Amino acid sequence: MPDGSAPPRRRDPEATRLGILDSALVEFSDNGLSGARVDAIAARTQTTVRMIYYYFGSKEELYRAVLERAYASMRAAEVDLRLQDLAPADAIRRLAGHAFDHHEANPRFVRLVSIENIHKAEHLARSPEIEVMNRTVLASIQAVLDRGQADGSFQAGATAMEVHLLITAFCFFRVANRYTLGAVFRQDPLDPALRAGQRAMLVRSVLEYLRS
Amino acid sequence: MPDGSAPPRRRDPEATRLGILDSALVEFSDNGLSGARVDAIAARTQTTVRMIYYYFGSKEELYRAVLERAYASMRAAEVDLRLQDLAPADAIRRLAGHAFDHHEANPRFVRLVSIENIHKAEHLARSPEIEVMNRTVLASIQAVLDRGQADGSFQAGATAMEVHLLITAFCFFRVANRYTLGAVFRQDPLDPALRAGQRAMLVRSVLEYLRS
DNA sequence: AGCTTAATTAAGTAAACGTTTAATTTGAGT
DNA sequence: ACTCAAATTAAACGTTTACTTAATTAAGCT
Repeated sequence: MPDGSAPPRRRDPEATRLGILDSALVEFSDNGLSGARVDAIAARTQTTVRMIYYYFGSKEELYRAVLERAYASMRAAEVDLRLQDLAPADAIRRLAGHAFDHHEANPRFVRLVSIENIHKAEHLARSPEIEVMNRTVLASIQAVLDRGQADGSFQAGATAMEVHLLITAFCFFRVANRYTLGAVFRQDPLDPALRAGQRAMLVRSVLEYLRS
Repeated sequence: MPDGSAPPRRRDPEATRLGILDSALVEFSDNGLSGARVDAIAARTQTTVRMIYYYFGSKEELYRAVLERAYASMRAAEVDLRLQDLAPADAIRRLAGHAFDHHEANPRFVRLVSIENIHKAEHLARSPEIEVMNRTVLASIQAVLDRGQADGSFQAGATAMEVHLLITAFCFFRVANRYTLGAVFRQDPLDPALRAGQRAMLVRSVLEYLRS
């Protein structure tokens, strides 16, 4: 029995590496880059600080690796929306609905992006792969807009980046600013009771804008 | 000549205090709470570290004071929009347009709020005054919605918090996420050439949603 | 079996950093 | 002029923290 599912090995470099990445995602997204502690990352995944430097070289490079991995897994879920099979309005509905759900389901990604903006995206700038991944989003939005303008269901003039901003802003904001909003308005914006109303508002406002 | 405008005094507690607050706003909004350095704050306003502790007690209390001041000055600009003098649709136009401009003009406030969300708004929670200030925003939106529903220009069913979210999300996001967006799409979302289009899109999407 | 290198452990180092101790100076009231 | 508290200066203190040095162990290869 050659046993593909790992028995308790004393050495497993890949598992160690991934364990560090998992632990680092939690630590960085909870505390930010400067707030994160290398000791805490090592402790959480039951390895030693030395291993972090063995595999990643420095705290900042580890942070960059975490950021890359988070972007990659976020975009991976976006590939098979099959927007081309839907009528333009339905494609926008699916696109916006998916963005809404996916941001809510991945608050650590959202926090990481907020953190990276505090650092003026200087680590993202050193990850050329990320840029490639994200640009495809604009292309698929543009294709939907073109189809919608061709069949008359959308106005002319909206750019793909504008529409992406309009959709993503709302999805991102309600997750990223959950706590200040909750403190100020004494109401958690992610309260399940508010979810359907917010989701419908997003979809409707985008569609009505494109139609107008 | 009793001289109200301060001559170069050797002692000026109020100026020292305000200088620390100004310097701390820059340091905290640039680097976050854990990234900010007490030494750097003192150096920028030409005082000593001891003064920070003399007036504010700790780094965290200073941060809280900076946050309070930023919220206060942000909301102060919102009082005299005179929405009640405008037709409902025009009131929304002015409200959204003002939010758009004001967020763009105050990136440090936006960054500070992002930072505070990383800390789960635990400092905001200790500033009861802030909550009071912000709740008035909802009331003024609600008044506009009520008038719009009464005269038939708006649909029924939208809540003030939803509308506030829809407007603020876009205004906040394009400033807060300026750097990651710029890196990913190779286009600064605050590029002046894009401004008019984005501003019009925000206003239009909100209005069309309320009308639909 | 033995060699070699990759992986892991344990303990340390030097600098950064928030905070404090303590001494000094300025100015307002008397 | 003197007093006293408030404001300011200067220098440390002790801890935290990112990162290293160095020794040890496990596993793949021949």
